[in-house]
Amino acid sequence: MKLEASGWKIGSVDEFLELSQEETEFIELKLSLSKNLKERRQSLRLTQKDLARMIHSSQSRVAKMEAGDPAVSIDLLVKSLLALKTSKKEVAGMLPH
Amino acid sequence: MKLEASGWKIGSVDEFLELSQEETEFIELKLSLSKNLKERRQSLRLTQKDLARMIHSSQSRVAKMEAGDPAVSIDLLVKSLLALKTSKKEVAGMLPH
DNA sequence: TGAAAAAATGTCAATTTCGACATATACTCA
DNA sequence: TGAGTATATGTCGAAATTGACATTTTTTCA
Repeated sequence: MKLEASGWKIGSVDEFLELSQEETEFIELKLSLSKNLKERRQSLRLTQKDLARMIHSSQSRVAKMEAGDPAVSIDLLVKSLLALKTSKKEVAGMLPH
Repeated sequence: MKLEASGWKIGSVDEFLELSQEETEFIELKLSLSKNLKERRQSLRLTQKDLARMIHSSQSRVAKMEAGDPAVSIDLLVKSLLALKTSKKEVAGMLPH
């Protein structure tokens, strides 16, 4: 996976251009939630605008979520998944590794 | 569970003092992560200050995380759990319901 | 007991994330 | 093709979250 490719940066003094294991896992978790959110929305035949309305947000923010933009919180991803009635079991399946 | 008891507030016009299912699930998820983080830290015999160092944060913020303070993000909770080497399986077990 | 360590609580300026908007690019299908 | 729809990208001020700090309260244990 090419994390450097799309805007991910880490502020670490001791490890230049080197991500710690936690940082890598954290990013991978977010990307997994992003990917699953997009798949789930599409399988429900909803537009980004539809989902945006459901979570009281905007189409552009949904696009950023699905693009795995670093400036999107796990909180917003989880809220979106919950809005799409994602079950505990499905969320568990989204955890990387 | 008494959510109203400790600072949780919801901004909804149509539902006064009434939490939507997603909002309730979201809060319960955070509280579950909080509870598990505290248990995990204690079982590892770490102080809040120890954990704070590990995640480059402060003791007071760790205390707020563990207290289930609404003004703490899932992002920080997840980063903390990852710092404590929490496995995918364990995280899955933390999901409410 | 009581002093030291740990945890809880409150505050605040700085940083991050937010929704919103504008606009560009990519799809769909008549 | 091209018009309408969906998605992607960039920006911005507002709102939420942050680490840090001071202080109080609780727990530990000699």
